[in-house]
Amino acid sequence: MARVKTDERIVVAMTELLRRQGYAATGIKQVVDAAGAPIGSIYHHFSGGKRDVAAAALRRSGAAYGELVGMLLAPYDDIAEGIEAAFVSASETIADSGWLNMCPVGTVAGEVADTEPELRTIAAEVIDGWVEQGSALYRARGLPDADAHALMLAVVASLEGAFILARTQRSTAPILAGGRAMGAFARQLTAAAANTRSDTAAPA
Amino acid sequence: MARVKTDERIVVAMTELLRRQGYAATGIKQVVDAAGAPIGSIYHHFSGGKRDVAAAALRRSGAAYGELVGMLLAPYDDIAEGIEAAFVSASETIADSGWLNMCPVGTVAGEVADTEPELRTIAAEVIDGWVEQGSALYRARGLPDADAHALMLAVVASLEGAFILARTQRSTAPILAGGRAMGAFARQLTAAAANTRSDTAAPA
DNA sequence: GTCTATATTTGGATAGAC
DNA sequence: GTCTATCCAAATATAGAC
Repeated sequence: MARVKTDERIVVAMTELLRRQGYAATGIKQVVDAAGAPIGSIYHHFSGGKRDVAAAALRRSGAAYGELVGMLLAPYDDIAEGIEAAFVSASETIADSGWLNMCPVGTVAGEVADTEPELRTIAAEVIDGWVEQGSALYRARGLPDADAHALMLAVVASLEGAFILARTQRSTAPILAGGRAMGAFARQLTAAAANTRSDTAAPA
Repeated sequence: MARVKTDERIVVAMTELLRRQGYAATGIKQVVDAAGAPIGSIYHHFSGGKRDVAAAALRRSGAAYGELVGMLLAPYDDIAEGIEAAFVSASETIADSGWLNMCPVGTVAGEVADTEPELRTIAAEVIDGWVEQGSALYRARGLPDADAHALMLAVVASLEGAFILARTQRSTAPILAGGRAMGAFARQLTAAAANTRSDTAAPA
């Protein structure tokens, strides 16, 4: 037994509790109970205590969702179609799960942005990673750098906000509306990029 | 002294602490200290304790922001312009405040959506109020009911998410990107509504 | 009704046996 | 290195004096 290492079980348990309850409401004892580990284990594996474990959980979730972003967007040549499909997929997942929070990063980020500098910084790095990854994909499909960046920033913000609204209202409508809006933005930007290209290719 | 009634001072103090720390991290003692009231006052004025005070704070904030939404959007005949201006205004406010959270509703909603049914319901009512108010304005400017609703839903979600990203990254970029995206969505919807009207007026 | 003192539980963290 | 027992501070809530 204990096929999975203790420190990893602790991080997984923390991740799970963070997305349901957030950082402040999650107790170290809850975490070790869920992980099936004694209290002392926390401080053996994570000398920084609760904050240290939460930091590891944020980074872990960040990496996992970074991969998901790539997998969801990559199959679509059309940027707007990819974004719309991603929002639809997210709305189905959250509804099927009974409106469970998908990812702790947004929730925890909102909670600790004014009070926990270290966790705020880590959340910022995680989000930056998503934005870099997504905007690279958009650049590869022809968007200028600044537009690609703005688009992915808007997509992440819209998704995080829509998750909160969806969980609060028990409705997929906010996510679907967000997807439509981001599709409109993507189409506006791709059209502008196409115009710029044809202008350059065949100027007046 | 004590010109303001005790129960109101308590609610104001709770509101302030909620937007900085969220619900779980905010203690009743912190609230009464900030309000200059003894502990007993809480349970005299709010028999439901901490949850009851937070509920009052959420409703109060909801009403205040509902008024703000109307004030920000009303001066603009063009829907997209009004939305873009509102996002720009929000980005300036949050930067000037030193990235302070503007409103507790989004933060608390994300935190308690899976754990505090009563507060979740109240947050849902507050958000519903905003969406109803905003979409009524959009309908008055010519958008069909469903589009007006989807637009305001997307705007609120985008704004809430952008606030989290802005506070986390210490940057107005997410809010400005969100504003551009919502402007694009609004223009798409207004153009579609205009086409429908001209089709009806002069059918093929 | 205002406020103080306190009951009770739980929080994070540590010491030290094994 | 794993785990138990415990520390101390802080949490919410209550009882009851004034």
